[in-house]
Amino acid sequence: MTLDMPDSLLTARDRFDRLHADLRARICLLDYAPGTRLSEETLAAEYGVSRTPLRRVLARLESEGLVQSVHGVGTFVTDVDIEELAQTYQIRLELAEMTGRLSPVPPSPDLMARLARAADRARTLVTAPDPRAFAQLNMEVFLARLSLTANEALREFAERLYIRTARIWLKSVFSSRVDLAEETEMFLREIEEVEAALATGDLHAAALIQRAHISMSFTRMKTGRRPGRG
Amino acid sequence: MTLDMPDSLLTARDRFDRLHADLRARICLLDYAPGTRLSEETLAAEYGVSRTPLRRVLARLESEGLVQSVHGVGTFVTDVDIEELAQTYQIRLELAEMTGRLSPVPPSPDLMARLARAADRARTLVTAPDPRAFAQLNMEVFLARLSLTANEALREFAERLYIRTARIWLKSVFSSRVDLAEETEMFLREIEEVEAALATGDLHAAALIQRAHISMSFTRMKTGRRPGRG
DNA sequence: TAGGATTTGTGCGTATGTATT
DNA sequence: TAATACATACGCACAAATCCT
Repeated sequence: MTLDMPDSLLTARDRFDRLHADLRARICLLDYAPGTRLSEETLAAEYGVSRTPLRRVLARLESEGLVQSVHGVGTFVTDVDIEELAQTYQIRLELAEMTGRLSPVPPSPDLMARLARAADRARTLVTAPDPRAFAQLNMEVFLARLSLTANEALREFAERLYIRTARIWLKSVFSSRVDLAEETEMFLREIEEVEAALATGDLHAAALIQRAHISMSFTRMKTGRRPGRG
Repeated sequence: MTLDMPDSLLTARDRFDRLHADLRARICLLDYAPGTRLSEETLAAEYGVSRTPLRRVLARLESEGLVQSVHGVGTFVTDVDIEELAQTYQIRLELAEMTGRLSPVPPSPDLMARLARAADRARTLVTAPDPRAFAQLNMEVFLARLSLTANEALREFAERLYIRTARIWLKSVFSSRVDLAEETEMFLREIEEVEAALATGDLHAAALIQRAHISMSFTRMKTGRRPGRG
């Protein structure tokens, strides 16, 4: 999955990227729930590095809003309040649409293949729900779809906003606030619709589908699970 | 201007913010032109700290795209190519409009006062052009106007994008690609229009004015200075 | 090609801040 | 209130990488 090379061939930046991506995934997938304290010393020991490069990673995560360090107290995984969540989703709606309008890029065969594989995995998850596996699949698809715009700044911000709120959505799955089976089905339908739009070359339509699904996802999260289902 | 307290009362975060804001301003105002090497040791000595906290600031600036560090070589102020500049301006247009549409906040008396003072300074600059003073005024006004939206994520991204391209615009002033007097006049007119819009409570109009001026500014930069003027 | 000079990256001990007893 | 424990922040020495002679 990640870079598996002898450390002798890994540059400092590679090591940074690996640690950053790994810790970010752990936070986004709720391996570290909001409020959890991340021990610099423990993590450094686990990754086999000293505290110095690890602190650099934590500082980056702090600038991304995923953790917060307090001198003398500790470094804690942040939580997101409902107001900030709503604002972030509003922006994500706009950015999703912009993705199909500004500097659109035709889908590569690789992207189409990824989507097909993702659809397969989603079909499996519909029959055997798994919150963490679904969240990971969701993240992979989101990041892959960013290749549909050539606008670097747009990609960067869309990714940052997604990363910032993904775990909150996952939290509402674990708390049974939303129905995992329903979420998985909706996700599968979204992928299929996007595949169809991309197959016809309608990039703007693919973006609008994403926008619609982001909107619906947030609505389901706000409304909460309807009793009588599940 | 900046925090002038005995160091004993400054927290680590305060020192970080000070160094960050200071270095960022130097880069944005072209005190450090693109390509300039920033010596960790020299800067640490200048600010009276060790390399460690300074490196933390440089790492942040790198995540913001203002510098780039290469192991064994140095840390250099980045440049922005025309393609990335165009993409960034496109996003800025959209964000400017969104500022007036999503979570708008009525202008505080403090903001109105700042705009009035800025207009005064702009009138002075029209008669006595000064690129650096104008760039600084422009940045102050931009950052102040961010208080017109309560959407934290929107503020953050708008600021990041502005910071990323401000120096490129200033560079085209220094290279006489655009006419400083004309830019100053346009800026003054923008402030006056925004003041009028805000006075009537029309926040969306104020945002659209900004969007229009961002667009015109980029057009002037692309087109270049018309011969026969100045 | 080799070696020295210079730069960023890393490891570790210590200072500083916070919470608890 | 003071002291102890433990966390992050800092300073410094050294390793690793690059460039130039």
